[in-house]
Amino acid sequence: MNPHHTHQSLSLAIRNRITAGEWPPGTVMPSETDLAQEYQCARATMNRALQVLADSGLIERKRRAGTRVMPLPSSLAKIEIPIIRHEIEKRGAAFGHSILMRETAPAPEKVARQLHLRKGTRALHLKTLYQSDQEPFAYEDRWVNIQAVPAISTAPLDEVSPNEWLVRDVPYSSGYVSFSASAAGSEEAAALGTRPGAALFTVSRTTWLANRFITTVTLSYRPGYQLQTKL
Amino acid sequence: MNPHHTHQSLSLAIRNRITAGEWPPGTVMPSETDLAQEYQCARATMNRALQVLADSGLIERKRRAGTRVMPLPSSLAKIEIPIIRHEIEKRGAAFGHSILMRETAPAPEKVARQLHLRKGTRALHLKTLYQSDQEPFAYEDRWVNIQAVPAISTAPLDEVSPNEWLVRDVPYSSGYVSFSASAAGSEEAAALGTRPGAALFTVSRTTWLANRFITTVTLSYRPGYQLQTKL
DNA sequence: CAGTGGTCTAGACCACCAG
DNA sequence: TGGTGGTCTAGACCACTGA
Repeated sequence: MNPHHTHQSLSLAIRNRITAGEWPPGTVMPSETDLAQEYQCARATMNRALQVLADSGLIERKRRAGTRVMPLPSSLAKIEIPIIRHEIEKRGAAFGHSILMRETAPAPEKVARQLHLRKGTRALHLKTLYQSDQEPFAYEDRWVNIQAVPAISTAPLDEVSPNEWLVRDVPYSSGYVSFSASAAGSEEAAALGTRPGAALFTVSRTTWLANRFITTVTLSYRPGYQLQTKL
Repeated sequence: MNPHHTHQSLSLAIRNRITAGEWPPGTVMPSETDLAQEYQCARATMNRALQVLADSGLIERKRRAGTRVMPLPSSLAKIEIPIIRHEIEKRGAAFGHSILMRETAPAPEKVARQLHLRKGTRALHLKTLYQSDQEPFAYEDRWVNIQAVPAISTAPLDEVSPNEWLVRDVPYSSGYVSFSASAAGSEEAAALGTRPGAALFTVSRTTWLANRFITTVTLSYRPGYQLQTKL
């Protein structure tokens, strides 16, 4: 049999039949076996094609119950959170950063909770400004669990930004992320060259690696920043 | 051969070896064939396991060049943009909405460009307030391409919100999404019960289906709203 | 040009669960 | 309990691309 059907082309074909309304939302589609026969391909191939659609949230698959078109599709967006330096350099600008503050201090309760530290444990507190062509780009307020990453105490953070240093030293960590809008505080406003109260796009992350909580960070971008994606 | 190794378990095993530092960032990993032999599984199984890791951005695979651990992992977050009513009801609150404005008007240039309409073409302009337990939750400013969705002209949008009506009538559309922060205008501030200039989390979308542009919408959430995810 | 990943196939067994 | 999706296997061929 000629492999004229790739799982990609099958995926696309099925997707089109769904968007064309052939199987309305909530209805059950033909089984893998039937579809494979219709397209004259192996069931494994059709299986893979359907898995792609299931991953993208278009259909739902259950054993015995069959394949069902999702009744009310909620949009799934895949967002890539770039390393700031890459983001700036991609736009052809020069990247720079400056450490505005670096101290070891007892973690405030909120931070201690996020990093699973006992209240009052000392942690590294960093405030950093990221610049694009000398212009302020983003303001970062970060706490690092020294017990998990002792090496950061002696890291040359003036040369390698905290962001990148952590990515290099503790890659592949897991984390929580939240996106929100916040009003600029006086410090952020001064650093970003805007007025206090300005609307800033804010990304907060807490990351860990194998049960060791590494860092919690709040990143505020300069006014006008947008995070874009396709769905 | 006993299928003691599922592609999931293999995926996890390989991921752990990577995070443990066995193959540092940027280095080349053993080939599919070798890994399959090491784990005593079929190459197809190992292939699928590695594809999972490649999809999540942990490794990069190229023919002939082999499988390489990504040098500087940029975080990939999968975000689900929920239907507003579901989001509110999930929190146990009562959903409500009111149409603040509904008119047919020539599309402003910016809107016309996004919807690929000729300048001045008339389109449906809607402003809607979404409520959670009577409290304002989000403010929506939407333009709909009447040519693409003529039925919306007569839709009972007081009963079914524009958001949901479009999801039902034009499901499975594609789109661009962007996240940002914006200062509340006087209208939004009044609707959301906050002061003008307040920092609002804003989601803008433009969606289409098979070359027909459907709608462009800007959704501003009440102050304090967060969009969360795990990575 | 040789080695790598990408994919298809045919067959098999299993896990789940609605009827 | 039978039909459905989930998965593994062994083998094969192809596409790409670096040495």
